[in-house]
Amino acid sequence: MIFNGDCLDILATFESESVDMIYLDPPFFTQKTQKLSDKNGKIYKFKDTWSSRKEYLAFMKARILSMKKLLKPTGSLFLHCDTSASWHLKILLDEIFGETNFRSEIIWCYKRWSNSQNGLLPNHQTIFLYSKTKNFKFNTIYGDYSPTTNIDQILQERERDKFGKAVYKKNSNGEIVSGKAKKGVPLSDVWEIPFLNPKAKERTGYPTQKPVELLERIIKISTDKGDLVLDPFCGSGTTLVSAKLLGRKFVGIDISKDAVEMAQKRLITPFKTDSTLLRVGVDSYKTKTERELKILSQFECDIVQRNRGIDAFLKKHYLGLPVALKIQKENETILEAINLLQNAGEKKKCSFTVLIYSKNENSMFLADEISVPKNMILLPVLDENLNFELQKRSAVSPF
Amino acid sequence: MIFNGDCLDILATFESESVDMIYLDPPFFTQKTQKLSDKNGKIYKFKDTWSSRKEYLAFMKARILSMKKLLKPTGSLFLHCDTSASWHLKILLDEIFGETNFRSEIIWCYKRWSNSQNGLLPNHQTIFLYSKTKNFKFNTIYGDYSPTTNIDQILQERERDKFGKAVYKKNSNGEIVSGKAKKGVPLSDVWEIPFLNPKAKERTGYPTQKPVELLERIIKISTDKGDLVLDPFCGSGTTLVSAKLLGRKFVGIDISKDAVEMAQKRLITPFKTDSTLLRVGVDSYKTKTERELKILSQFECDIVQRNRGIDAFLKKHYLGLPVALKIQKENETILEAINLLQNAGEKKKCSFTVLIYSKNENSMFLADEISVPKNMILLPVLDENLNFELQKRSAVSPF
DNA sequence: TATAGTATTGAATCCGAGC
DNA sequence: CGCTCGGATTCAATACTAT
Repeated sequence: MIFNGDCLDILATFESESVDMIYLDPPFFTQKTQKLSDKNGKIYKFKDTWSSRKEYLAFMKARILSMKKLLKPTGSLFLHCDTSASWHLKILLDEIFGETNFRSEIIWCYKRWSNSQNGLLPNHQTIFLYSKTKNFKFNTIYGDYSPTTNIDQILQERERDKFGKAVYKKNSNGEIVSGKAKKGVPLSDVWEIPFLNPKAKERTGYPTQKPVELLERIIKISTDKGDLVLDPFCGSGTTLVSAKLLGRKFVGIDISKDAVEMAQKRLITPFKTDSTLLRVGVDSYKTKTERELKILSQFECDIVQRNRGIDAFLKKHYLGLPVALKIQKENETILEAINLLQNAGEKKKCSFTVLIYSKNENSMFLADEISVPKNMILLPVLDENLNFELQKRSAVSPF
Repeated sequence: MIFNGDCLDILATFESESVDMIYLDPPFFTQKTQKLSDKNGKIYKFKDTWSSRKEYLAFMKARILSMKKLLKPTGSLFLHCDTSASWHLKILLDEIFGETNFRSEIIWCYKRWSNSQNGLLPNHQTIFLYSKTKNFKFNTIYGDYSPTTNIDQILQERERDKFGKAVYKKNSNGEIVSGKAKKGVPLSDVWEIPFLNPKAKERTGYPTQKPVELLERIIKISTDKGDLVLDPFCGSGTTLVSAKLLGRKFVGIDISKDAVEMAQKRLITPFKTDSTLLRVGVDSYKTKTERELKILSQFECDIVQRNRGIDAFLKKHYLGLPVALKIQKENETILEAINLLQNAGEKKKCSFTVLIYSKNENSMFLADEISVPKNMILLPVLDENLNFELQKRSAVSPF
């Protein structure tokens, strides 16, 4: 839902404590008119000129106050500052939300072309994060350990000795005690996300457009699926596009009719540069299960409908002949699956076939006791039950 | 030269417009007493507790005002702070130096140990750079181009065509015109410099010690050899050590007698940690080949450096114990690989181990003729030679 | 001599105990 | 029920020991 108008008026019509997260990227008292044009030469602009800072701060104060009212007790607000942070706004936020509800100063940094000669290249922007109360919703995202981290730290339990020194824990036999599984390193407040490339497909032509990647991260850490996201200065609608892509409800407001029109257009086919959405075939949704689609999407393949023995063919041939893929169904034994694939593969003149079998606890180590045809390759899918997560195989740079 | 006392008193005795650069790392308004001890158990501390923010800001204002007097017209001031008071200090500096003399908000970011569960890890500090006048001294440092930069941009001359569009310049024969040699990318305002590690030799035991690397960069961009550097809150003397190493004159002031003594001791043999991380960068720790990274990226795992038997651990444990992963190296036989993994896995108390072996055409189907330990799982890697592209497994929506 | 492997420790911060 | 206080947990990066 997008509204055209001054957010002060429109926010007043909403129900209080109904919003989970607010992201705003307001004008920043630059005293300039921001202008940019799209591929067709249409010019988009907005005015950021004010009679005084006092006027500007009064404008912002009224609007932020009504935003706070709309937030649920668990809700949070992200205020995005262009280039050099607006310190006066920071103090305004402290006033409205209380200093104890200040959570983070997020630094968004990127590399960018510029010919600034005398001084440092300004390559970051600041986002202030406030929560309405102490009990705010937060989904930690975990990342990888640094390559310099000592792995024993992660594996071994530790304790304090009688001198209070932290030492590795040993059991009564003097053996090392393994620690619990660790989740990884929590996300830091410095985010390196590429600046929206001038050539990016995602780019609309609207000034100060933000990358979807940035908004996705903000939405992920602060909301769950189905939650409501509000952007009172939505511009070209990046926040709304990201919210839609992530299955959140969203409301946008902008005073510019052009902006609202553009955001509406973008929302028809929400698009993220390098979208995963495009990769998953639309037709295939009907006959394959979600699980099978997940598995098949890990391969470069063409999905086959209505064939009991074959689920897909690899796009590339081997020895001039196709390669068939099959996923062991939940109601098939591995022997049944092998036979089905073998017969179908012969019919289709495959040089090789690949069976993706479900490793469950009973059959886990039986694979090599089974006679497998010479031109069949078995790959395991360790699934949900096993907690191994071997199946989560993420893409790397293009091979 | 180092003075012991309140910098307000001591600054008053200096000649005005005599200093080229001032770096200050004052108390941050953390409302705590910072305490640490050196290797001999000597405790160093300073108080950072105040009756109110007003008191703190008044304290800072008086001192910054007298610092400004001492600066040469070409001089600059770096104020180091964190989120505890940064926006109030920023407004104070705007007041004293004038908003037009604000040059940069430098973000010093780093990785650090912490167990923050509910929110983002605070992994940055802020340094405000102000110049006394418009005509300030600044030495641009140039860095490497980003690996994603199109090399043509650097090598070829560009010009504007008749529509005002930037195009590659061609000569009258239609040949490309080479551009002038470029200096590289000017230094950005986001600096990733490792935090002073608890185990670093450089560490003195004085609390809140900054890395020499950080101060060297500040001194290099703002001063030339022979220039005078002042640090009115010098603490353990990192600024002075860096200035001495770079051939600048220096004056330090600290209210703590202990700090002054330590700084004096450090200056006798100025020392900078010679760490591999600083010398060759984080990449030197990344010892995996591209092929290995591709394979490992298919699993949810933590990559292990510097272990001959183990390349990674699965993030999830199995039977309460870790699961080690190894990729058969190109110069290893499968038996060697099995033995290395088995030994390493035992040492690290793994419940299971996973060996990813290279299926080449010769050894492809030999795997089950080899005796494999009961708790080791063998998975094939179909590699480059096979053109199967099975390895191209891209991520789908979160499982 | 180089490389693999091990032991630390903190401008941190969370959580539960004790007022 | 809101404090503070201390004990437990945390991981990056270094130094040191063993091979």
